[in-house]
Amino acid sequence: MNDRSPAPELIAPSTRGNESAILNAALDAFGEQGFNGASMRDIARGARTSLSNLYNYFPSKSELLAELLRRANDEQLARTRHAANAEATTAAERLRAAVKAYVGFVVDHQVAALVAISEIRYLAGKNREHVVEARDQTQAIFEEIVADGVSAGEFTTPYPGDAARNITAMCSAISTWYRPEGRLSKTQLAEEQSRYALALLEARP
Amino acid sequence: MNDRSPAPELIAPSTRGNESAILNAALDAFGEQGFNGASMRDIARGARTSLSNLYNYFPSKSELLAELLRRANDEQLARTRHAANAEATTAAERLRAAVKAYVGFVVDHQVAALVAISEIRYLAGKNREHVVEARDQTQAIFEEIVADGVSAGEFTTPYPGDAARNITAMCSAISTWYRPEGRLSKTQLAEEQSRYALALLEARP
DNA sequence: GGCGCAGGAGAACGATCGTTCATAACCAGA
DNA sequence: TCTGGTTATGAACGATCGTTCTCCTGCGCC
Repeated sequence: MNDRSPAPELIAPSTRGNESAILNAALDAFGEQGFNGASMRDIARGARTSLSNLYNYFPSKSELLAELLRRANDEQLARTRHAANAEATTAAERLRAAVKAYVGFVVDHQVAALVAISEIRYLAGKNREHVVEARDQTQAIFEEIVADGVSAGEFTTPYPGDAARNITAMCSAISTWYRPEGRLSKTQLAEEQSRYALALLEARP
Repeated sequence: MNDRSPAPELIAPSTRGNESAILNAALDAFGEQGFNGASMRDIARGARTSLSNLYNYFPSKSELLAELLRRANDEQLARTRHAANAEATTAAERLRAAVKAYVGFVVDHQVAALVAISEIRYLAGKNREHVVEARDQTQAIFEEIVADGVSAGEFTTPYPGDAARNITAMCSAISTWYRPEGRLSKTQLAEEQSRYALALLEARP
């Protein structure tokens, strides 16, 4: 596996017959047409099954979206957390690792990352809460690293929370423009983006 | 008028009876429910007129969205361009002015800024082209300032285009979280954001 | 062999969608 | 005062929506 090879699937083949096919079809449909623009019939067609069979797997269209967003945000949180917890001597190193992991998810699962930020507004109730919580926890990882770096004198940015929010905003936006055939490979993009993040924090050279 | 007072309306009262009321109702509806989630009946209700009367002003729902996005992007471009063209001795000063203008638009017309980035995907054909062109021109202003600053040795960032894209991404994302009652006033936020932009460019101190 | 259940299909339900139509009120200019 | 365009309305159209209902198939298990 190299820099340009496909990433592991976000939606792994499941024990239940068509579950992963339905989730992937829903991801494509929501990504192309938005939650309200995509119909259950579109999703059924994409999953090569019947409309009514969708309801043997998910009780409603909203729950289908919720399941997608749960998986996406949980995976992004897990990746970022793992990177942030790795051995590192400085806050700058931890930040670089966290940014690379975050960007790695966005590039590996671009459609999922895009749907996660643009369709979350159509979730409500408990489903929304869980997804928002995962997102906030991911955000908190960056805030904590930045705050640590400021305490240690590595970063001189005055408002760690604001700076961290700008970093995640920059990195999430990658899902809106990245093209695999572009100038930068996944690894190069992640590297470059971590440089912007450190620069934004006014890291001491 | 101070820092917390309301901004001039993006949709000014027009000569045609209900045009501005319809546009404002459409802006609210699209902002709250998205293009496909909002119905023409919702918009008519918001504008306190009848469903069929909407079609005396706009030939279709798509054209209504297009008109909104045209106005929003044109206004943001005009503000940014004006700021970038102002007298300034350094690229850093021009960048600060441009960021403040851009952020100023986002805060003054938060819903319009949010709709402009999240609903542009539902435009097609000529309508889409015009809006994309205005957006690209705004982007180009930042790219040019950054490139100038790099040439002059003010900024040391290696890829002006990428850096500029990160700057506009950060500033556009403000529309997704800003609350007027928050810690920062409009002017303070614009100031702070321009500092992040300069830091990101690795401006010489 | 018969039972039960998960997985699958087509048809249909009521609701809502964007749009159109016929028609009426209003109002400035001849 | 008549007139022609603008603004407005409620009713209706065909299409499509999410969801449900009924029924069928295949298959492991006592």
